[in-house]
Amino acid sequence: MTSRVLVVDDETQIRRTVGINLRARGFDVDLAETGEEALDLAVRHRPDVVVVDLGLPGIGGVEVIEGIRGWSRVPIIVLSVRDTEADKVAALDAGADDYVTKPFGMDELLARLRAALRRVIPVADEAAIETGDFTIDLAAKRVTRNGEEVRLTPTEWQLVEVLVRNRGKLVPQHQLLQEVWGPEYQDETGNLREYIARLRRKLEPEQSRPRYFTTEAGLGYRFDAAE
Amino acid sequence: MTSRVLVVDDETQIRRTVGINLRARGFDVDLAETGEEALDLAVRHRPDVVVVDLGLPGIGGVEVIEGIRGWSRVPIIVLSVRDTEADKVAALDAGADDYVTKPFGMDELLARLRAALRRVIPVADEAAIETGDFTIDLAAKRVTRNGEEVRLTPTEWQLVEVLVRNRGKLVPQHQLLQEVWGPEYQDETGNLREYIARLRRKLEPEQSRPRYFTTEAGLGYRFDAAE
DNA sequence: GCGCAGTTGACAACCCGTTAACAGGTCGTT
DNA sequence: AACGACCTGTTAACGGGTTGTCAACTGCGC
Repeated sequence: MTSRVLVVDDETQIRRTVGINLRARGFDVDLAETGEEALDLAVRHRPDVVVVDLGLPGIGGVEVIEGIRGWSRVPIIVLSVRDTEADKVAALDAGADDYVTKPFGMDELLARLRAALRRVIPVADEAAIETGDFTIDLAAKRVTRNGEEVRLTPTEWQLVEVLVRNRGKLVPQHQLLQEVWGPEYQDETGNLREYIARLRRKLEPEQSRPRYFTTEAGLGYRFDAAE
Repeated sequence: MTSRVLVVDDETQIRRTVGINLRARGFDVDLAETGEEALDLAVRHRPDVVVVDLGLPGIGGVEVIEGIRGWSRVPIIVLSVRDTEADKVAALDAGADDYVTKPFGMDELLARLRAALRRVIPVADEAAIETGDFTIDLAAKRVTRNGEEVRLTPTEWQLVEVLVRNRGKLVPQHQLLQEVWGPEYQDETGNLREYIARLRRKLEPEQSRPRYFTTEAGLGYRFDAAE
């Protein structure tokens, strides 16, 4: 869940300062000194956001932006001493997402990093969970069995979600009751039994011997994807 | 294909200047003088990008950002005379995408607008979606059934857009209400039911048994292109 | 006024959550 | 080994909430 940042700057001082600050905030940081290095690292490490200085020797900052934009939409934040409109327009139109003028405050850079990251995070929704008999897609709220869709009611979904999010782990009854029905239903185990039964009717290949939604008597229930 | 920009500023001079310049560039422009007006226009007109001044009388700029972020991811660019890091961090963390300090150059603002718009466009330019019975072209805002065009009202379109953009995924009622009618309609499910019915009347081959716009009772609705 | 779009209220049909009752199984005790 | 307490799985039925639909109403532009 940590985000990877690629920082490109030829000034050792800035590279070090930014690197230290970002690492202290929990980011994974790649440092590059030249444009060539930056393009190479961008391809190999797939950063979640790129911070690039415009005034690089050799391959310039704009070329780095264009090089990355050729194959990736990763957010790019430009750092630069140049403060003219023409520079900003050129960098932004080359594909940069933001432009910060040096000298800059670390807090501002961090806030702009967060803003850039915020835009890409929601795209990351996890894949569906597959078992030998059915598939559960939590994001789409969809369960498929033998190619056919299985309908789950809202309560059934909540129960499945809690169990699947804790897959492999035993979930105590009181936790299931709490998370699905709320704090005041802590002892209403009848309801829980009923809904576990419904899930098994809809999903288990052999209802009499559950393989995926198993009972740990006296403790709780467990979902296992693998057989 | 023209983009709609909502400009919020209490200074008449700036509103006018920005408005004229944007219109000259082919944007559709809404102008708002206060935060209240801005929130209202944001809901009713659904801008593709918002430019907001921080120093508004009454509801402040940050509240406008938060108000919009409650239900929309539309890019927000802040304009402000305040140049301190704390202001920038506050605005960006409230959900703004960019922060430009006054006085600003029109070319820079335009470049930042283009950068903001560039990020949202890729969602829109997909090919048309085909089902066995009709075709939906989101970019052209056109639905065809048996070779004939089907006319949809503006509200019907918004509903179709949300469902089709999330095709295959279940969309909860409150999300549909929020994205189509705005944040204050969260419980007005009657309206939603009515419009789903209208879509089915216009598009479903068998109204009594919907194949494409399906209901998940208690959860929401889903659009599926394949059978 | 007329047509169109959007909104609202009412109601029957249906779906879902809840509850009760009971059968089967396990486990500890005697 | 017999018994009972306890937990679990299952069935059935009830009541309330949700949905689909019809109809009427409002507001707006021509």
